[in-house]
Amino acid sequence: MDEVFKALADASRRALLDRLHARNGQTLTELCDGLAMTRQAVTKHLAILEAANLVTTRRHGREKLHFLNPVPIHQIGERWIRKFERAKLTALGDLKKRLEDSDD
Amino acid sequence: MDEVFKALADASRRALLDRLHARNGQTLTELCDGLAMTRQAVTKHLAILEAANLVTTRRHGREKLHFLNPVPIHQIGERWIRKFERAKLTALGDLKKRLEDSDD
DNA sequence: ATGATAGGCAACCAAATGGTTGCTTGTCAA
DNA sequence: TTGACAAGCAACCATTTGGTTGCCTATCAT
Repeated sequence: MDEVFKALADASRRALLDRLHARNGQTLTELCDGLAMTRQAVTKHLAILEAANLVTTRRHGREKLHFLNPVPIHQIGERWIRKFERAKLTALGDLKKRLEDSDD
Repeated sequence: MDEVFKALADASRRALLDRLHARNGQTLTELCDGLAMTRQAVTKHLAILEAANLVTTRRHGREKLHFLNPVPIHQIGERWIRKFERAKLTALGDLKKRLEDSDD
């Protein structure tokens, strides 16, 4: 879980996920295209995404195809974000109470 | 948005959010209690959470009370995670296709 | 008033991070 | 078979990050 959060922390990596989301199964050089980064930098980012299981790869000849794996993202939503959703209504209550208390 | 992702990338900070989720409005020293970190380290983490708008504070005498703000977390869920949710079903289709293609 | 308590400020440090350059390996096509 | 193209490896670099220590300030209670 921690690896996923860390992987998502970088804007370049989120952009890569976006690209794969737009078109799945891209090769490394395709993913590099138009980015202000060397290929090696992208390689490193993809390695981190792969380690976090957010991206899976498959060799096809000399090309390496990259596929988005949305499962960990989904799990973050389910296991982590949902927990705080529940707090939202009670937090509103807290805010109300805080505002009421502020005249003391 | 980037600040929120970065703030959530650290396990200590997520633990702090958990603590506030369990009991809202804690003081700095309360939040430090039982953690293997100096108070100053916690201060820094809280500053980052506050900059990301995940935590709001309120002075009460010499104490500083910390409140969880679940809104940015909610937004991550809505604006970011949901987008990839939609990809899930099509991704399953892709996987199926990939498995079929693997005998070439 | 004065000590204890809650927090703030700033300098410093080691390790992790995001990036580079240069070179090598593997695979396709002519 | 020999370029050209896709990707991998490794060393290096600057900056950021997560943490520390030491000291200062503000507020409460006696």
